[in-house]
Amino acid sequence: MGLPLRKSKVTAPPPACPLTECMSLLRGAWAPNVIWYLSAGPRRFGELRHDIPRISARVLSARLRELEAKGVASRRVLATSPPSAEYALTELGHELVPAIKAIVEVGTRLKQHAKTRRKAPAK
Amino acid sequence: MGLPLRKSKVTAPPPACPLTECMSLLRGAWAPNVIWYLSAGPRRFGELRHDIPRISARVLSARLRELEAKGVASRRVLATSPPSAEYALTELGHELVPAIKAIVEVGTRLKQHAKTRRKAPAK
DNA sequence: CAGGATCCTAATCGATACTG
DNA sequence: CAGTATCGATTAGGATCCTG
Repeated sequence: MGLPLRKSKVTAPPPACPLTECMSLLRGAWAPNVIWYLSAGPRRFGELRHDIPRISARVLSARLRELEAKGVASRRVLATSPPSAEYALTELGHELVPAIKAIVEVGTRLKQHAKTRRKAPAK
Repeated sequence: MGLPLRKSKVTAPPPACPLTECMSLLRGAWAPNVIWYLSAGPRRFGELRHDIPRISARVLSARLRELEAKGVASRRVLATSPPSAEYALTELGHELVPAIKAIVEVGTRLKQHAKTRRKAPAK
């Protein structure tokens, strides 16, 4: 007989896994980028497209609408000609930035670490 | 003529968008969950399957192999009968936990905020 | 310029069956 | 128990065209 299952010591997420649900506000490969480029201040649709060259208009639009619906970002239509739209992070949206920064930080060190490890295999 | 494009004030990620690359270590819907449940200590394959009921063995296996390849998690085969495998976060892997926690925190408040907003539309 | 509509590709995931 | 293999469903994403 094998080992008995250990109970999880983690505060279990009972109601339909809120962890998964919460993490979904960074859904897709582009949401973090959008939040990142909005973190320095309001930005227009075209500017974001320029900031993130490989994103398509369709996906950028979709992510922005999602972020807006979730309360992470806000949309403001400017009465200019031609019309433009300006997006900004909400207060809560701004609080995501440090978390993203932390993940990027770890990711960066992880890459450096990978090289070091080839010479010093076991730590 | 429309507004001139503003230059991004964000430290631009020049080398092939490291932000996207780094965020990819939380790839998929399940990586955060796996990291989360490993954060309390080493855990076996079957235990993780039990922790995250809706994950399939195929995906759990794939995510674990990815996390291991990236240096976020480590794998240890136990000489038991039947054989078992134990996974654990590496030091750098542990550093992802606060970030995930922060995101979940914001996500939780975002949900509460959504309800409040229905009564007090403009803040 | 903003962004919706359509079509298509690629990645992810779940279920099931099977191996060591 | 710890996986791998295969299949089919779902979904993010890109490209292009088109409208206000």
